[in-house]
Amino acid sequence: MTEKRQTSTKTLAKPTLARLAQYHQISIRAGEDGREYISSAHLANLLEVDETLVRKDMASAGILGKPRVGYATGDILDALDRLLGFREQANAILIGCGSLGTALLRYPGFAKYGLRVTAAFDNDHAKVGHRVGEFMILPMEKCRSVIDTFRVEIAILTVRADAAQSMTDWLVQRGIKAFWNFAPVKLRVPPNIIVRDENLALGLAQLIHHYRRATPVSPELPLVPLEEV
Amino acid sequence: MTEKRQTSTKTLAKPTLARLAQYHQISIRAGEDGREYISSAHLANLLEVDETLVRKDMASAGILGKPRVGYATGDILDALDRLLGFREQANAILIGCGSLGTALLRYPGFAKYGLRVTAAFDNDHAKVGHRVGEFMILPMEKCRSVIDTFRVEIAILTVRADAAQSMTDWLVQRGIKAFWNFAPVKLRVPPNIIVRDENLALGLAQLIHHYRRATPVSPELPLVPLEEV
DNA sequence: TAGATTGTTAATCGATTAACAATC
DNA sequence: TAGATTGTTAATCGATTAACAATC
Repeated sequence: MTEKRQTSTKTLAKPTLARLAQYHQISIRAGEDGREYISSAHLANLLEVDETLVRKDMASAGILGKPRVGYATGDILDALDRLLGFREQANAILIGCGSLGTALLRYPGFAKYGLRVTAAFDNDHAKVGHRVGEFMILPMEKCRSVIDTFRVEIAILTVRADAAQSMTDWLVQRGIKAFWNFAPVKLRVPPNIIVRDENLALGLAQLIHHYRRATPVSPELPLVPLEEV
Repeated sequence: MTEKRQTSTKTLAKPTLARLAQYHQISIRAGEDGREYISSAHLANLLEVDETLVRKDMASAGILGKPRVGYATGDILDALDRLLGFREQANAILIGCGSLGTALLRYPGFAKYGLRVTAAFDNDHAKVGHRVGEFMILPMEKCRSVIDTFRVEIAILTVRADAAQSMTDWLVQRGIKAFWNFAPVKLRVPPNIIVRDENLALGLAQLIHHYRRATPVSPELPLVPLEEV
C-alpha cells in the first residue's frame, strides 16, 4: 500500500518540469555508469542552479535523499518515471519523412519515455513504400485508419513550415491530442491539445546572439579552397 | 549617424532573448506573406503571453511601433538582425555525420543567422569521403587545420552521447568558442565557452508528461499487424 | 562526536501583468 | 473627434536563493 503515495497532485511549474527531465536523464546515465547516488550539489553543478533548488525539486517529486550520501539514482528514476508518466505506453505517428523525420525514425531512445512509433507517413508518393530503419513509409491516405486502429494520440511533426498548420488542423480533427513539432512555426491549436515545439532555428538564433556578445567579430575571412587544407 | 544608435548595451534576459528570436522568425514569415505590420496583440496571441510584455520586448530591442498600426515587420527584422548579431558571418563545423548530423547538413536555413557551415567531420572512416548535400565528409584528422584555416569558432555537435564530452574538450582546446549541442548530455565547458543544448529527449519527456496529465490512459492496445490496416 | 548532507521556511529577486498616459 | 494601438511606470506574482534546522 505504501507504493500508492500520491506525491501531491499539484501541477509542476514549467521550469521545475524541465529540471526533473534533466535529473531523469542524468540518473539514467549515472545508473549505466554504476553510480548509485548523486548529491544535490552535483546535480546543481551540472544544471548550473543553486543546490537548494535541486533539493526543493526532489521534495516536489517525492524523492527522499540520505543525509551524507545523496539521492539514489534508482529512487530518482522510479519516482520520475511514475510522476512524469513514462511507465504507460503511448502510440505515436511520424508525419513528414524528410531528412529530419528520417533521422528521428532511426532514433531508438523514445521507448524510455513509453513512446512507441507506430508508423511514418509522407505526402510525397515518391517516398511511399521506401524503408527507413524499421519503418515502411505509408501514404497519408492510410493515416486515418492507423490513428483509429492503434488509437494514436501523439504525432511527431516533421513537415515543412508551410504545411505544418494545415497538417496540424487535419490531425486534430482526427483525434491527435499531442504534437511534437519540429516545424519552425508556432502552431495554433484548440485548448487541451498539447504542443511541444522543438524549433531548432530559435536555438541557433540564441546561440549566435550569445556568441556575438562574447566574441569579437574576426576581421577577414580566408578564401582557401577546402581541398587545399 | 542615426544608424549607430546603441539600443542600450545591457544584456538581454534569457526569456526576453527567446521571445525576440520568435518575433524574428514570425516577422520573416509575415514578410514573405506580404504582411507589413504586426500588432503586439497578434504577437502576444501567438506566443501566449501578455501584449504588454511584447511591447516591453520591442522597447528593449529599440523597435518603435506606430499607434493604430503596429510594428513594421521590416523594422523588427532590421533591429533584431543587428541586435542579435545575424549580420556578421561566422564559420561552423559539424561533428558527427549520423542521421541527425546528416539532416542538419541538408538544412539550408542557417544562413539567415549568418552561419556558414564550412565542413563536416566523422570519426568513422567508412563515412569519410561520402557526400551529404553539398558537403564531403572529412576525417577528424583534418579538423584541426580546417579550424585554423577558416578561423572556425562554432561547432555543431551531433555525436553520440558517450563521445560528446571528450569531443567537446578536444574542440575547446583547438579554439572552438560556441557549441550547438545535440547530444543528450550536459556538457562541462570552461567559462566563456558558450553551449546551447538542443536536447531533444528532454523535450519529448516534457511533452509526454503534459500528455499524461491531460489524457486518461487508454485501456487495451490492439494487436492488428500494420499490413492489415 | 563532528561533519556532511538533506529538508524546509523566510527573504529576495526578477519577470510578468495591471493601470494608465501618449499618439496617430 | 473617437478609437485603436503603442509606451511606460507601478504592482503583483512566482521562482530562486539564503538561512538554518534536522539527520545520519
